[in-house]
Amino acid sequence: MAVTLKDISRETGINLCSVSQVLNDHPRAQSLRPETRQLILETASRLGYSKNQMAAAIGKKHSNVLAFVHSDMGTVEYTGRIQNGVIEAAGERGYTLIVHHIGDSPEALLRKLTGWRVAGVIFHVSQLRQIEPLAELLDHEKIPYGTVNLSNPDGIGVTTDDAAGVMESVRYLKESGHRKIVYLYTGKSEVIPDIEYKIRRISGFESGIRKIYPEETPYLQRIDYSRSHDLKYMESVLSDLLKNQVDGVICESDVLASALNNIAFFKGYHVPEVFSLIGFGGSMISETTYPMLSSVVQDFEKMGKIVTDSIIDAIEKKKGKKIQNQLLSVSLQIRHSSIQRKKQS
Amino acid sequence: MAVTLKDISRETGINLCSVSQVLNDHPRAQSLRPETRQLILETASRLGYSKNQMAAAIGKKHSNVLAFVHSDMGTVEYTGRIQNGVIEAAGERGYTLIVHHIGDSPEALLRKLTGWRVAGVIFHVSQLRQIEPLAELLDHEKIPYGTVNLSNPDGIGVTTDDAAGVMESVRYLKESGHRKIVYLYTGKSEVIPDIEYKIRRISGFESGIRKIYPEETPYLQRIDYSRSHDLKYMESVLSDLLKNQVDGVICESDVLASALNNIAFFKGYHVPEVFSLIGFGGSMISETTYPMLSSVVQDFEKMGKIVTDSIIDAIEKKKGKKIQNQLLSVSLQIRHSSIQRKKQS
DNA sequence: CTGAAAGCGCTTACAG
DNA sequence: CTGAAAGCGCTTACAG
Repeated sequence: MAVTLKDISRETGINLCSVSQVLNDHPRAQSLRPETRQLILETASRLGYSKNQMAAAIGKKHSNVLAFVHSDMGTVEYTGRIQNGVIEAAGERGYTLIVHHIGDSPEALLRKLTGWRVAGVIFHVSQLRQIEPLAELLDHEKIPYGTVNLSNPDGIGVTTDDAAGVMESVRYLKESGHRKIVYLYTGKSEVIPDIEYKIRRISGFESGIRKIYPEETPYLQRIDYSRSHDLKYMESVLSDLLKNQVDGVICESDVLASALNNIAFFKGYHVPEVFSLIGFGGSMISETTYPMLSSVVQDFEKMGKIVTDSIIDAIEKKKGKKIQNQLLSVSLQIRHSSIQRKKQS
Repeated sequence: MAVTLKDISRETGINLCSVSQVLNDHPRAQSLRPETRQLILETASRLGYSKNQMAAAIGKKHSNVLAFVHSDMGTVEYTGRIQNGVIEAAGERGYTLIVHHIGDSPEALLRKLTGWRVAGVIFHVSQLRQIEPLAELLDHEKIPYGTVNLSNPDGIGVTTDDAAGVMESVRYLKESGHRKIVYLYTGKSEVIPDIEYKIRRISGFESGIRKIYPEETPYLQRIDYSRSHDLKYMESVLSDLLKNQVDGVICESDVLASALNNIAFFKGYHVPEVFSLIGFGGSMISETTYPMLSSVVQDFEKMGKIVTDSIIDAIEKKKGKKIQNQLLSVSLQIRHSSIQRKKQS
């Protein structure tokens, strides 16, 4: 059926293991005569040889497959972009990627992963505790793993520096003459959200205000996410903002910013005249609203690439690299939903 | 390291191949004493056995891996949703999924796929000719493949019935009192687009008009996509629409509908009062614009599931199933960007 | 009905 | 420096 090493060996009359070595660029292959190597390479390509990766994996007792495991969370746009980065990095270093949902029981998933003897796994979930049981099992099997857009204490993890992004937004608003700014986030109850990125963004806002508007106390407004399509509810949110003479709004996400933008429009107030609006993420939505949203853009592809590279380093035991959480900088992209305010005289 | 069949065999004192058979639920395992089977099952789970899929694949001479191959096209949202459907179907039937970009040369990609001895491949690309060279190679290797959101003549392919969706939109507009409707699509030049879904949607509009507005000739308007963020250009598109007294607009995509909605807002015209607007896709964007877009919604997950199931049927030679292109129905979801018009007296 | 054996396509440790 | 051999973890055809 498919052409094998044995076929090449028979065809060329060269020992099978020499063939293997040449095809794998093994150092020992250097000792063969150049023309022999040439012959092997040629007939391999002539015959359309492609190494059976599974046989190779079982022969060398470890595979080069990585797993990308994600939960159904947030935007599939972000998950997709992260995955694209992961694929790219994996491909560049000769690994293939299998993908799974984190739906199953940890044990079932672990079975699937170990069934393929995965060399490493990349997680995209919103809370560390979603992967905790699995992570323990992976540790036990000594399979390296990492998280993206979620930090992984003492492990491999890549996040964007969301706090800095929010702080930069605060600074930008200050510099463009805003006097009263608010941070909007979503959550189900009054209790502090336990999603990491929410916490990071909130704390970025709080320290931003303390630093840049030292005379103010941070003004945060929680939105009940389940009601963010509820007209009456959103109207009340809006009128609160107006009542408080807010002139700058930073939102936890582009979707939230878009919802606020819409309700304002609906009530006859136009962004950015009524207040400046800044979203978070740099998603497609930030470019399809009117006006286009200023937004803190995150490089999801890069996050994916970096965790993947770190995991592969760990697999290949590059000891030079220190395993630790990495923070990627974000950039505030100014579009049309925010403007310079006149200084009040 | 990892526990193997041999370990279980040693531990239980039972012949290795009996162990294999029991663990695989092979018919022959039925002939063993129940307590023997029980013992095997128990110690397997006690030892944390997970079958080495690669060894299994090379033993049985075919693998159960499927590949999802996509190009960087359109929204990553759609690609992601399709992939989710693919993963689900694959998982249910015991296949694992590897994913690749169709970036490389066809030969390089084929090498990667055959390297894993993939049993089948799912393509998500916008034009058949993007996969043509690869498809030929796959045919030659007798590896079944299918396309999603793109029909595959004489092969496995799943598309949504976009023509019907547009036609339904036309009918809906007629029934809600609209008199003059237009279809907006994007394209680079005057030449007919060669992207299948564009053609399907256009022809759906044309036949819809012929059937439902027999006195009218289909009014189509092409938008230069590269200029869809160009204010002046979009203004001219809008004023054309107004000049022609259009009261219903069907757009090729949600993104396009959103762009039109925005420019109208900018010029002081409000959808749906100025005209009804219908998008296509049912993407996240259709829910974040203001007003929320009526849209023809496509079930991307289902498309993914169906191709995957069909491919697996082909792999497993379920002959009952006929290989052919499948058409999924779509549904027009009415939201706030379209309204009932008063009958003119 | 059961068990011992050969084979899948590789890799690598081990003699010459 | 080279070659013949054993081994990886499975599956399955083949004798008893």
